[in-house]
Amino acid sequence: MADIPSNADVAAAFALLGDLLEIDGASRHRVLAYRRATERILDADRSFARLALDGRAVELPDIGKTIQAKTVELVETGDIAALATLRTRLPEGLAEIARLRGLGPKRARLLWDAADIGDIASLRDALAAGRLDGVSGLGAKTIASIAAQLAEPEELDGAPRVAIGRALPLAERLVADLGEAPGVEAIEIAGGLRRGAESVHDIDLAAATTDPAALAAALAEHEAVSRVVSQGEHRVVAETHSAVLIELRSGPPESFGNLLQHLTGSAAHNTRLRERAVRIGLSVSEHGITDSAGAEATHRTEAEVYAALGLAEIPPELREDDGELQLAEAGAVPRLVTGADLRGELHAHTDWSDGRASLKEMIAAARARDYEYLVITDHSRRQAQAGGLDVERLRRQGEVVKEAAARLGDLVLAHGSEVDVLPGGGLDFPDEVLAELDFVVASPHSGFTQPPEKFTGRLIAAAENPYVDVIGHPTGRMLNSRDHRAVDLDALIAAAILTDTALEINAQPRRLDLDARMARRARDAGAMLSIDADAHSVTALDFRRFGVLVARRARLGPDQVLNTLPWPEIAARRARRIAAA
DNA sequence: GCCGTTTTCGGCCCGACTGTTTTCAGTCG
Repeated sequence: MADIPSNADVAAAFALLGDLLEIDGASRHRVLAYRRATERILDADRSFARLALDGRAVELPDIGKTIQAKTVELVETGDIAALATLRTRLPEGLAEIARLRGLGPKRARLLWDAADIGDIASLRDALAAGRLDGVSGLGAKTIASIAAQLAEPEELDGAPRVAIGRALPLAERLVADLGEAPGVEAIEIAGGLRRGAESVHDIDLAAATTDPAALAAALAEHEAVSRVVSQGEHRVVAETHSAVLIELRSGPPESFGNLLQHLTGSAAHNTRLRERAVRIGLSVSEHGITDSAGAEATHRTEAEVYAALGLAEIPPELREDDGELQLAEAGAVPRLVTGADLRGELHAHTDWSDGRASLKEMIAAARARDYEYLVITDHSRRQAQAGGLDVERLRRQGEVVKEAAARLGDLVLAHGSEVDVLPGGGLDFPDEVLAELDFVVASPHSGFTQPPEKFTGRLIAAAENPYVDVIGHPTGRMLNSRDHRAVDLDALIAAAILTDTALEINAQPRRLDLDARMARRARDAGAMLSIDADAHSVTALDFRRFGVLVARRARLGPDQVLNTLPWPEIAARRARRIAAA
C-alpha cells in the first residue's frame, strides 16, 4: 500500500471537494458537512486515514460513512472519484479565486462562466486586459480589490495570524483606552484571544455602550489605529499601524452577555449552541434569546445566557465544539486552573546565565507578585552562548542563593538548574551534582532533527533520572519557525507518569510547549504538568498567564499542575523519587 | 453529508455590512 496520507493531506482533499461543490452550487448543508469534517480531520490527534481504514473514523463527530469511505478511497487509489469528476467540470484554481477577499463561490463561478477564468494566473491576465470591466455583478470597487490583492502576493496566503504574545497586550491597551469613551459601560476582549488561542487573525472586542458612535470614533482615533476598514452602526473594523485587525462590536448594556457570548465563539461552538437552542424552541443571537412566541429575552452576563439554555457556564477556553455542551448540560464542566492557583515559579533565569535581571531583581519581582517560591534555574554549561554555568559556578551560585534565601522569610528561594538534555543522551551535569540541587528542569536545546525514536529516547532517559523534576519545553517547537519535533508524545507521557516527572507547559508566548492539545493528552493520561514562565527577565515572569491559558484549554484543573502545590510538597515529591531510585 | 429528547427522513444558526443594486445577493464572521 502507498504511504498513508497525513491528516493535512486528507483534510486538504475534503476542503477542495467542499470548495468545488460550493462553486458548483451544491446544497450549502452538504458543503458545510465537508467543512466540518475537514476541521475534525485537522484536529484529530492520530492518523485519520488509519482510523478510516480500520472503520473507526465514523466514531468521530461530523464524520459519517461517506467521508470514511472516501478517505479509504483516497488511501487506496490516491484520489477521490467525486473530486475527479468535479475537476473535469471546474478547475481547481477556482477554489483559490473564491478565497480572495470580497469574492466567494458565486463570484468565482461567475468569473469562470462569463470570462473563462479558472485560476489566479488567468485572473491576473484578464485584469490586465481589462476583461473584468464588463462582467455584471463585478463593480469597480470589487475589481480594484482584486487588483490590490493580486499585487500583494503575500495577501494570497490569507491574513497573517498574530501571536497571542503580541495580540493580548495590544487588546488590553485598547480595552483600557476605549473603556474611557463616553457611554461605555463595559468592554471586554472576545474572540479567539479570549479563548486563549495561541494566535488569532484579528482582535475581537465586545462593548456595552449607550453611545456606539462615540465608541467607534474613539477606536478610529486611537493612536494604534492607522485606518478604518469597515464601519457600521454596531460594528467597526480597524487596522493598526502594525497591520493587526481590530473588530469592535457594540450593543446595549442589557444584552452585553449575549453580545460577548456571540463574539467569543468559537464559530463551531456558537453553531452547536444555536442548533441545540432551536431544538428546544429558542433562537439565539447576539441580541438575545427569542422564544417560539417571538418574545426576546436579553442577558447582561454570559452565565445568564447559558443558564437560559439550561447549561452551566462554559469557560471561554473550552468553547471549541469539543464536547463542552454535553459537559455543561450534565453540570460537569471541570474546574480549570487559574493564575491565582499558582503558588510559585519553577523555571527562572538570572544574569548568571542569559537572564537580563539579577538574582536580587528576580527575588524582588517574585515578592511583588506574592509568590510562595521562586526556583532559580540558570542554564547548564553546554549552553555556553547563553552563559551556561559549569559545576564550579553552579556551586558558587548555590551558596549565593542559600545566603539570599536565609534573609527572605516568607518567600522560598530554591536553587535549581535548567540542565541540557545532551544530543547524544544523558544530562549536562552528573547525578552527584544534580543531587546538590533543590529542583531540576531538564530541557532539549539541540538535536531537534534526530529521528523520533532517538529524540524521544533522550527525553525518556531524562525523565527516568530521579533528580529530574520537570521536562522543559519537551518538543522544542517555536511558533512560526521551528515546528513540533517528532516526539513520540504518548511514550514520553507514559514515562513521565511512571517516574513522577512533570511535563512543562513552557509559557513563553513563542514556545507554548507543550501546546494545549498535547497538554490535554498528558492530562487525560494522568500526567502532572508544570506551568513555567521560563522567565529571562522580571516582566517575563508574567508570561505565566499564557501558560495558564494553554492549561485551561487542555482542561487542566489545579490538581494536575505541579506549581499549585506548596513548596514542601514539591520538595517531598523530589525526595520520594530520589529515595525510591 | 450528518444526525437524532422531532431518530433512518427531513431538517440543518444568525446577523452585520458592502457593493451593486433600486430591494437584495454575496461575503464574512
